[in-house]
Amino acid sequence: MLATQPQQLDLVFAALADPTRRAILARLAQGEATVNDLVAPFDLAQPTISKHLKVLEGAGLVSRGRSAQFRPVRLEAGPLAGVDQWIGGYRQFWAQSHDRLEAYVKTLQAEESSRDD
Amino acid sequence: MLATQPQQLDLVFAALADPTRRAILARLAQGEATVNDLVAPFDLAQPTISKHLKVLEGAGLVSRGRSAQFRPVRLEAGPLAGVDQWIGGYRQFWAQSHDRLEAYVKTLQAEESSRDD
DNA sequence: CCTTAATATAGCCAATTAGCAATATAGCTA
DNA sequence: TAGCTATATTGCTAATTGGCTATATTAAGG
Repeated sequence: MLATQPQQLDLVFAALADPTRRAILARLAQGEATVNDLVAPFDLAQPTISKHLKVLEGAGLVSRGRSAQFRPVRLEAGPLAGVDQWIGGYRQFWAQSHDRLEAYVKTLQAEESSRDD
Repeated sequence: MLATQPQQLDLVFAALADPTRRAILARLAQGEATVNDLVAPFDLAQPTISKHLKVLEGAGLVSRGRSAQFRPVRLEAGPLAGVDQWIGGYRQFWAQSHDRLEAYVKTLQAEESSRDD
């Protein structure tokens, strides 16, 4: 259950492929923000940011509120959990090489301590 | 150290955004494969797969060997570790809501057990 | 050598995308 | 109501992308 469907992963990965969008998420990790808050740190026009937000929203990575004429944006981490789960299937592949490295280091240490020079 | 640079993440996420490319990685998780091995399961032309492989290679997600006229492809999980690390910065956000869900469930159970109807 | 097999490259097309400026909409506030 | 502020929408462009067919390259094997 909860297994993110492939199509959702397409959207999420595509959304994460843009550095501006990742920066937006990083900003949102510190709390809700208005569109203008998000425009400020970038050298990009407001409509450009609005478009990025639409992409993020399409991927489920952010949601929008409504408060007067503001449309506060907040982070939705759910899809990231989906990515985490997907990537879990590959974790063994780098854990493995890490283990091998560790084993190798231990071998070196063993040699070291058994040497008498 | 080892902190994957943003530009690399661009390439990796972009590579992962395509379902065909993710399927290729899934296949490679079971071991090295030739280009033809990778063409077989898809209804796509060989040059199309070669192009996908180039994208994956550009992102560092696969590497190519050479054995006669074969160019065996193998999975390189390093960049996935980079993604895992990036995503780690957000892990608290879904762990948090999971905790809240758990707390809520406990509240329900507490109510349940204290009720006398 | 000539042929066949594996893969890469080139060139084309349609769709998508990141950016912009201009304009529209929506909701306060005076 | 008028005007100001926040945001969305529209319409444009240049670049990128996923797919194809056709062709080039590379290496074995007869």
